[in-house]
Amino acid sequence: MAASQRRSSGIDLAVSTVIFALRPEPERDSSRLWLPLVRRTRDPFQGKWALPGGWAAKDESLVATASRHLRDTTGLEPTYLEQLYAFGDADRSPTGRVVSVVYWALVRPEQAERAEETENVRWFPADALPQLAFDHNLIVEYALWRLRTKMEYSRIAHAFLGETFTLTELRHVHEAVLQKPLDPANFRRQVETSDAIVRTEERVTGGRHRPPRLYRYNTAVELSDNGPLSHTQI
Amino acid sequence: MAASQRRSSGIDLAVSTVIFALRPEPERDSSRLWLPLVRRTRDPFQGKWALPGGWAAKDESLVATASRHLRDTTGLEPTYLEQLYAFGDADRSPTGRVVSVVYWALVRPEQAERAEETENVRWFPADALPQLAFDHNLIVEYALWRLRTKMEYSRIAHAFLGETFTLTELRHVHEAVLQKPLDPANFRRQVETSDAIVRTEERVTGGRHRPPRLYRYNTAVELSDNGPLSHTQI
DNA sequence: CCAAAAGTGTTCGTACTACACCCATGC
DNA sequence: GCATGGGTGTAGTACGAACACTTTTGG
Repeated sequence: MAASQRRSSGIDLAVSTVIFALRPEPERDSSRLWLPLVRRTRDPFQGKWALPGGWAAKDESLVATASRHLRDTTGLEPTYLEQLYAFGDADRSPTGRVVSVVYWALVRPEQAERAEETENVRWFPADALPQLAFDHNLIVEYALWRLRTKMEYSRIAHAFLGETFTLTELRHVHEAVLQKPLDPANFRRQVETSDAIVRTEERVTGGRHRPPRLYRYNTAVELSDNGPLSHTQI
Repeated sequence: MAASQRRSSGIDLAVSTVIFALRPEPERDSSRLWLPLVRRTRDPFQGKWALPGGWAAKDESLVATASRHLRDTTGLEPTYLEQLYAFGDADRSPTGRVVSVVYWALVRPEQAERAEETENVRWFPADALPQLAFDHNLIVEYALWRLRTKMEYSRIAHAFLGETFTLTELRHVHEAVLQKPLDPANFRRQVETSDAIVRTEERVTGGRHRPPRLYRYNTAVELSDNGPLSHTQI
């Protein structure tokens, strides 16, 4: 502050988002994480796939920019959106200095299916990405780590599901993200004793076996804890 | 990206740091968290106290800028430095659009004592701050939350101490940060079974009672886990 | 009745808590 | 010896992992 009257100049501020959705794997009887990427139409990295994003806008908060880019490029509304990290190495873009504030988002599968793929927007499995532009491979890795870490102590798994869901569906979400099988009995008790969900009286009929009970989010509790920033506006 | 050729403009990028140190409280037989603030010498918020910081520099990574500002304004080297959050609301500065990437740092008490106070740099107790410039009160609150949360599952407490330390000193750090007393016996076992520290053969003599053993960091283990970003360079 | 998923019960091991107790030093 | 903090032992409790077992549906 004291050093100079000059403000920051020559630094471009970008906002990008890592968007996760779960897609059922028919053959493996489980789900898999997917994310949409955008093909770059100019240099640097022309033709390479990159995270959806764009430049920060002067009259808009960062999170609003992330939300808008998400809508523009994929047509999706996020059920969960959180800041991931600000990437600020001096050499992360070959053309000038770019600082990227990156968000990560979770969307529901219905939405993810509706999202049309175009020539320049395509969904990829999160564990089999091509080589991306810039440092975006590292960014996705970090977002995956945050998603898995947060899944274990938070209630964000619900963001992948609809209004109501069975405990088996919820368990499949955890299993897909954590990439390991979970004991159905213990999972049931853990999630039931936490006040994350409330049971409804509805059941899913028409299945081949005993009809499972449907559950619903407990909207009285926050989806995730971000300390004093819990109630930041979009 | 696809929308326009324009890059971000009219947005200034700042870097600030919340710097924590522990200072002994003589009368209460414990320690307390303090942090240095800088008095603003011009508008907006002239005369108000604010977090140390400044504009991002084009040829320097964000974390390097944070480190440099920390050195410049307080003369201190951090023993721990981590990104906190990028604050990007559109109206957080009354004069133009400013996005602040905020870091938080821990410094050792010897360093904090050496740091001279000047007319425009003063240390305050973290739990009794004046009204700060901008949204800096909120930022400090969030940094305190992160510090307390991370203290419980990480080994960052050591960053407040010197090369060697007794378990009582380490416990006092936890107690000061978490603001609650801890059982000495249980604390000892927890921290000993974790491989966070290694015992030396030295003891502190000259005290009034049984000479306690000195411990040392286990440098083979990371100070904190930041996932794939653990090894990001300063 | 049978298969398979939904849902319950039980046992075991680990880890944290509370607190009693012993140890070693300065005075 | 005595006060005091350093350090050890131990019983109680909570919680998750593993897995046997019962229930309820469609066929």
